[in-house]
Amino acid sequence: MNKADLITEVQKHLGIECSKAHAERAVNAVLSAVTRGLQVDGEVQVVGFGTFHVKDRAARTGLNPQTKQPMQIPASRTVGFRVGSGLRSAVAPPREDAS
Amino acid sequence: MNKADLITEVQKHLGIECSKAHAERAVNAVLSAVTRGLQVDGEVQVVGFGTFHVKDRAARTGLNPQTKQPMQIPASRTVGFRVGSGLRSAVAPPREDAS
DNA sequence: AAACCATGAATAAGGCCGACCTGATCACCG
DNA sequence: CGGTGATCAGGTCGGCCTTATTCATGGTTT
Repeated sequence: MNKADLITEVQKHLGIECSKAHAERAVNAVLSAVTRGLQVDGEVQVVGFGTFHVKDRAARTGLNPQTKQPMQIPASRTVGFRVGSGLRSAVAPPREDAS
Repeated sequence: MNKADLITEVQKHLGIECSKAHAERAVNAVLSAVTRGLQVDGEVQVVGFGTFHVKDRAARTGLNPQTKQPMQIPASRTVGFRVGSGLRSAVAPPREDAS
């Protein structure tokens, strides 16, 4: 699924009277809000879906794949995601003993 | 940031004429759509923000922290997230040599 | 619809960091 | 108020990150 597909799916969820442009604004607003929350709080938690959190990684040693020489990977900041129980169970494989 | 804060921030992004309830529906629609995309495609990619992907993890050996005895962690399915370059740079620390 | 630019995936190998297990507790969320 | 989520113990295994190139895809603009 890409962004266009996501917008289409959001439109379905919002109801068919919602325009595609409106759904697009909703998607962009949510992504921007998550980004803003990470900038301000370092963490965005949506219970049941998951938690985004800013991670600082210390400098470490890596290998340059071209030269095979060790090199220093500088300290960096990235964003991690811990999946919540609702999302985890939503993607779980079907139960074998469901019937 | 929690879900209520996220909804408030989304409302700001959508414009002040958008109600809180409307912003909440937008948030829920986006989360549901991402969930649906993961169920159907196994992956949801938003260029610049990041990519959610369903991961199957094989069974592996772990340690029961209570008993200190090795135990088998059963195969499972979870959701990973690879941060996109836009989000990564949005949370990056300020440049020291910006001026 | 087409064009154009940006983003992202894949690949090489090594070393380090993070996920995950259980069970209890507490805080927070909705 | 009930459910979710974070924390903690320690060992093992999987994933991250490096560079440079190429190609595919995505997304916005025209």
